[in-house]
Amino acid sequence: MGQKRVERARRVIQELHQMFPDAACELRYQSDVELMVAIILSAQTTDQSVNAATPALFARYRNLEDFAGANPLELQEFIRHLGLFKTKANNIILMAQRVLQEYHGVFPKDHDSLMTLPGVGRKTANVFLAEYYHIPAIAVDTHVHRVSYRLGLSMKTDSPILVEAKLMKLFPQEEWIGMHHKMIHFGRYFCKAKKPSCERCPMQDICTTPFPQ
DNA sequence: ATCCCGAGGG
DNA sequence: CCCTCTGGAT
Repeated sequence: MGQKRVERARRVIQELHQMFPDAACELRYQSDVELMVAIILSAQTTDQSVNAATPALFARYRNLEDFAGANPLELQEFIRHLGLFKTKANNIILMAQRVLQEYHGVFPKDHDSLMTLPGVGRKTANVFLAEYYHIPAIAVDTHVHRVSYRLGLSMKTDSPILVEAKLMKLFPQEEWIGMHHKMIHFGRYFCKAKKPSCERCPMQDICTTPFPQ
């Protein structure tokens, strides 16, 4: 039974490599601060919306010092249409202040330190570690969570951290970062929450929740 | 468990 | 109208 999940995992790796050979982070950024801000902004919204807002935002605030000294009300206007804008604005400012004061302007390279930053939880920390420092990690967001249980790699009721642990056991470490992005793409364009494109899916035979379930 | 919260799709 | 979108803090 544990063996069966390992076989599923191998199959998922094989199929997703075929489907999305070039899957990568779609957030646009040019520095560590810009990446962290973009990830914080991406909560409960699409990366497309984030990328629409960040050019003006990054032109106005160019580094950690600018974000740390930002006026909350002014920053809010740049991100208002992303939702959760008050929380995100405050978290970005507090995050920048903490990185400057406690880490001398250098983002830490471990989850525990990153997760002490305002607005940075496990998912955000993992995305940052994987994308900026290329440290193997699997960020479990809404897409990864849904795709994992539909493909039988985890349970629907599993917490994000449990799904993360299961996927780390099922996937070889060198696949972690790539599979994270491929599962995101699969969830976004095929295995969608509402109206999944099961007809186009090459993994119907291992799916635990075929449409319309 | 609940709140924060706007935009887009069905 | 309701659900979903790369969540986190209380």
